[in-house]
Amino acid sequence: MPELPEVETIVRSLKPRLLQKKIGGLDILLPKIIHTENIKPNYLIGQTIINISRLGKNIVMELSEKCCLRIHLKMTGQLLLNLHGDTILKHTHVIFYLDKGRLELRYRDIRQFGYIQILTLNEWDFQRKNNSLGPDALEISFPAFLAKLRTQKRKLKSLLLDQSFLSGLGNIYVDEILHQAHIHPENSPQNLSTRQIRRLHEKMGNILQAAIQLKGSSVRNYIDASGEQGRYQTEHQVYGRAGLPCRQCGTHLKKIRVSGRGTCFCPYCQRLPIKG
DNA sequence: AAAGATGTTGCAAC
DNA sequence: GGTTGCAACATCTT
Repeated sequence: MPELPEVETIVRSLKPRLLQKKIGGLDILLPKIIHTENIKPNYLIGQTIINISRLGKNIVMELSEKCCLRIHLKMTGQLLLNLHGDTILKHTHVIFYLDKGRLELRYRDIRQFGYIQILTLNEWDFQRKNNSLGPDALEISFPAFLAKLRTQKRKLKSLLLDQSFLSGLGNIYVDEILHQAHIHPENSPQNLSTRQIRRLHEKMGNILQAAIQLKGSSVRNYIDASGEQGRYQTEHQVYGRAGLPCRQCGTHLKKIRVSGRGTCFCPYCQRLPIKG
C-alpha cells in the first residue's frame, strides 16, 4: 500500500511525537519481521530517537548510539502510535515501549511482507550507496530526471516502478502520473520528446505533493500513525477505475498487465506512438 | 467455493 | 542487460 505520499504522511505524523523519546523496551511477537546484521534488538533499549526521515518508501529512525531502524511497510505494513492500554490489534508484530511505557509504537502488518531492519549508520550508508536506492521521486531535479530517462529503453511503467532507478513511486501513483502526463504505460522514454519528459516530471511532483496534502490514498488498509485515513483516493483519475469513463475525455478506461502489475490507463489520452 | 486479485520487492529462470 | 513468474502472506472479490 504505502507509496511515497503515504510514507511521508506517516513520517510527518510520527516525528513530532517521537523525537527525543527513549526506547524503554520492545516486544517482538513475530521475529521474522526484525532483520539484524550486527546489532541485536536489545542494543536498542535505552536509546533515544533523534531523527525520523524518509527515502523513497523507506522510513529511517535514527537513534542516539550511531544506529538506526530502517522500516519498509511493503504492502500492508502499518506503524501505529498508541497509548499503553489501547487494544492490541490482530497482526501486531512488534511493540516499542516509549516515554516510560506510556507510549507505544506498534508495527502491524497483515501480510507480513514488511520488515524492520536494525543497522549501524555505516551499514545504512553502505546500503544506500550500493543497494541501489535511486533518487527520491520528490527530490530529483528535471535535468537529472531527463538525463536518467535518456539512458533507458524500458517501458515507462517498469522504469518508474523500479526503486533502484527512482524511489518512492508504486502502482497507484505511477498510473496516476502517466495518465496526467498523457503517456502510455508501455511507451519507452526513447519515444518521448524533452517536452513530454518535462510534463512527466511536473506531473510527478504535482501529484505527489497533492497526495501528501490529502494525507495519502487509503485503499484497503492504509492508515497513518494516528489511525487516520488519507483522502487522495477520491482524486484518482485511473487507479481502480477500469471500465469507468475517463474524467478528461469520457473514453472507457482500460486495464492491462504491465511488468506484472495491473495497470489502468485511458486508451485515448495515453496513446502509443504509431509504429513504422 | 475455488480461483484470482491486492499497495512490494527479491530471486530464479530464460 | 532485459523480462517473466513466483515467493513471501492474509483477506476480499468474482
